[in-house]
Formats: sequence, C-alpha cells, structure tokens
Amino acid sequence: MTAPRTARQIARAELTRAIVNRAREQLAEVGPAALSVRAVSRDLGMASSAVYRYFPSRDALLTALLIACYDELGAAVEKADLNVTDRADLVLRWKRICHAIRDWAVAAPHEYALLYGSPVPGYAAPQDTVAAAGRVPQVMLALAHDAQQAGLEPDVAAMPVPRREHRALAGIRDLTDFTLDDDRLVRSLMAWSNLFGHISLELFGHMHRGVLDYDAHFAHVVDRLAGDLGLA
Amino acid sequence: MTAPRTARQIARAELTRAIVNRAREQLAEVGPAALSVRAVSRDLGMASSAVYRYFPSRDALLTALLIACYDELGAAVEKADLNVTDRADLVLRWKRICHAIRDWAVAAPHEYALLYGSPVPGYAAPQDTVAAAGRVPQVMLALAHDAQQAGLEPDVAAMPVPRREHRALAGIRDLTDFTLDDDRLVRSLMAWSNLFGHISLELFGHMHRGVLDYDAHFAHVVDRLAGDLGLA
DNA sequence: TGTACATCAGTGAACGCGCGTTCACTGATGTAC
DNA sequence: TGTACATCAGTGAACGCGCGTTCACTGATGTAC
Repeated sequence: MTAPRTARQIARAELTRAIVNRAREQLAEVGPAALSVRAVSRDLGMASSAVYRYFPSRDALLTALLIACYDELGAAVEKADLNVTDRADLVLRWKRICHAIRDWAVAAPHEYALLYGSPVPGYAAPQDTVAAAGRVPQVMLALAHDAQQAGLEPDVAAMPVPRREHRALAGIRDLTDFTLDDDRLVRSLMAWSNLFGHISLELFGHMHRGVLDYDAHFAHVVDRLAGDLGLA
Repeated sequence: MTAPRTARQIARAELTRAIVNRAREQLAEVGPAALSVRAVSRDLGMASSAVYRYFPSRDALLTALLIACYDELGAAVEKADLNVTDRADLVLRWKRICHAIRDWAVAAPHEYALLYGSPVPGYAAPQDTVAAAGRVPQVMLALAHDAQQAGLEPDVAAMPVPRREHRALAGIRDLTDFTLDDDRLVRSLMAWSNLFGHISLELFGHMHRGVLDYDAHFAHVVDRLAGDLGLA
C-alpha cells in the first residue's frame, strides 16, 4: 500500500473512511442488526447504490466495522498497558488493561455487542478479523508471561492440568511467541472469560437490581483476578 | 388461574402453546432477530393476523419465549443439582450444574443467545422475566450457602471486601433468604461471570482455533472454579 | 330445553415501511500517444 | 501540450422481498332468560 496519488484515489480513500465512520455512528445508535447500507448512504447524502462502489455488500461493510472496532479496542488496551511506566508493576498494568476494556465497552455498548454479543445472523466473520480480534488476548497473555518471568506465583495453589486439556490449548500456544506454563495459561483464559462475561452480563442487563454499583463491583473483581493470576 | 373449561378456553390454551412452540422452533432455526410473527403464522397454517388474538405484538411473543427459555434452562439446572443424591458432595453438584448450563447452551445456541447475547434491539424485557431469569443464579448461590454451612473454605485466601463493594451487593442479598458472607458472595458472582463468559466466548466463536477441545477445556475450568468457590 | 344475543376466533386484504442489490446511464477524471 | 479513449464515481429508477399491524367481515361458540 503506497500513498494514494491521483485525485480519484484520494477521494476514494476519503469516502471509504466517511462511509465506515458513518456506519459506526449508525452502529452506535441502532445496533448491529439495524445497520443498513441505505441508512448510511442516506446520511451521507448519496444514492444507496453508490456505496456499492466502495463495499461490494452489506457484509463487507460489517467486516470493515468489525475490524475497526476490534482495532480501536485493541489499541486502547495496548495503550493503557504501555502507559504504565513501571513495567514491573504488573497489578497496575492489569488494572489499567481491565478498566480500558470495560471503559470502552461502556462507552460503546453497541460496538461491544457487535464484537462480543450474539453473532450477526447469516454473517460469518472472515479471516481478516482475527488479527485485530487477537490484540486484547495478546496483551493479557503477555502480562501473564511477564509474571512468569518475574517468578511470581498465583494466590491459588497450582493445579495439575490434565493431558487432554494441555493438548486442547495447543492452539493458543501457537499464537504466542513465548511459552506460558499450563497453570498460568489456564488462569489467564479464566480471567479472560471472567472479564468478558462480567462485562456482558453487566451491559446486557443481567446484573440489574442485583449489583447496585457496577463500577465498585468491577473494580473489586479486577483486584481479585490480579491475585488469581499471580501478579502480586 | 383455574383449569380451562369451555371448548373455547381449551382451544385457546392449545393454540397459545402451539404458537410458542412454533416460535421456539423458528428461534432455534433462524435466531431471535429473524423471528417473525408472519413466519410463525405461516408455519401454523393460519393468517398472520390470527396470531394477534393470542399475542398483542411481536414483543409479547418474544417475552413468552424469553420466559420459556429461562424456565427450561432453570429447570434443567435445578434438576441436575437435585439429581445428586449425596447432597454433601458439593463439588459434584457444582459440576452437574455447570455442565447442565453448557449442555443446554450447546444444544440450543440461538436460545442461549436470546437469553445471554446481545439484547434484542428495541425490546425491553418486562418484569415478568426476572423470576425465571433468577433460577440459575439462585441454584448457584444456594450451593455456595451449603458450602458456607459446611464450614468449607475457598482455596484462595479470603480477601477483604471494601465497604463500597459490600453495599453494591445489597441487591443480591435481598434476593436470597439466607446470607452469604462477602467473600463467598463475590466468588460466586465471579464464578457466574466466568461460566457465562466462557460459554459465550465459546459459542460466539472467540475460542475458535485457540482452544481445540471445548469439552476438555470447560470441564477443567469447572474443576478449578469448584476450588475457588471452596466446595472441596 | 330452546331461543336471542353477545362474545370471540379466524380470515384476507390492505397499509406503509425499509431493506439489499442490480442496471443502464451520465459526466468527470486519468492515461497513452 | 493536446487530443482520443478508457476508466471510474455517482445517479435514479426499479425489482422483489418480508415485515408488523389494522380492519371490516364471517361464522362458530357461549350465555342468559
């Protein structure tokens, strides 16, 4: 990809961006299911057919949106981690990471729902999204690896990981360029589930009237997970 | 509600059931978003307008479905728990409960998505659903209470719960007729998030190519959660 | 027990809506000589 | 530098679809006397 040169190329890049941006606003307003090519084109003041010069189908537009959202979340999380200057303060890094995820989700619940809620019916996310989708897990696994390098031990006694489970996790091991011991890897995955489960339950209304202070509850859970992961 | 007497009342009850049943099949096939009054009526061989004699709107039908699904899941979980004859074997009860939830979800992914995925746009679940929705959490909290009564301690060292978090959990305390100590209550909520987060991530495709054996991974996580909850 | 009226279930047509996508077209921009 | 042709962006009309909901109606069931 070289920089665009001709007026046409510039205009095309510009409009492509404008379409995605407008689609994101639509998404934020009405949710993934109600997102429509026609609404986007209408808001942009162009014929609905014009959008097809830029995206071959609604699904392609959805894919672009998916990647944009994963990347935005991923970037926010990476930045939150890197903003901690004392790299050895793993607990602080963990907290910043977790709160970055939830802050993003709370600020953009529809976008969160697109990424982590029910799959859009009839849409299968293509290969293109996986790199962007992997950024958050990568940050979490890297943190666990730092804890391992520092020789820190989880609060919970290490538990033997059965062979079958060990093999089941080969896919994740292939995704990282370092190697986590089984116990840490499992605990990381559990923290991952805990975190996104928590946010989903909160955002999708399941804590309503049960938990009265979402911020306090999340903060406390994050603190506990830091211990479970052995970051302190 | 007394038993129906007249032929009309019998027919009405019958057809109401038939509509809900057919709607559930639709739901299982195409998902919550694509569920439509017209499709249901079509499959039932009646005019679409006839459905309105039974449900005043699509949303009312959705509500009936929501309650039916919550109740089905809740009943499955309660039964799984009660099927353990040795009531003191809390670990086994925990495993049965967890696997009942996941088994139901895997068998009925669209139904699971309706309950725990993105909220249906433009639809606000009415009060009627909360009783049914509370059944699963109730079972889990009751189990934690049994552990407390048995004097069992979590594997993880108890952590002080800040006053603010304690107050945040008042809503849940009001829902149970027993009282869990803070540490156990928080751990139960975390297990709840972990469980549903796990199932959502699995079912919605986020573990794809990362975890290679979903059954093994889930089983292992459940084992660990039993320890975290202090059931052994 | 029989009749008159009220209630209700179900019909079929219609309203009005928005959607994704295609297509033949016009006019502007880019390129090769 | 100027001209001839090719490429591309954007238009507007159209296709075909399915949806939720309303409405005036027919005919069957239930009820009161």
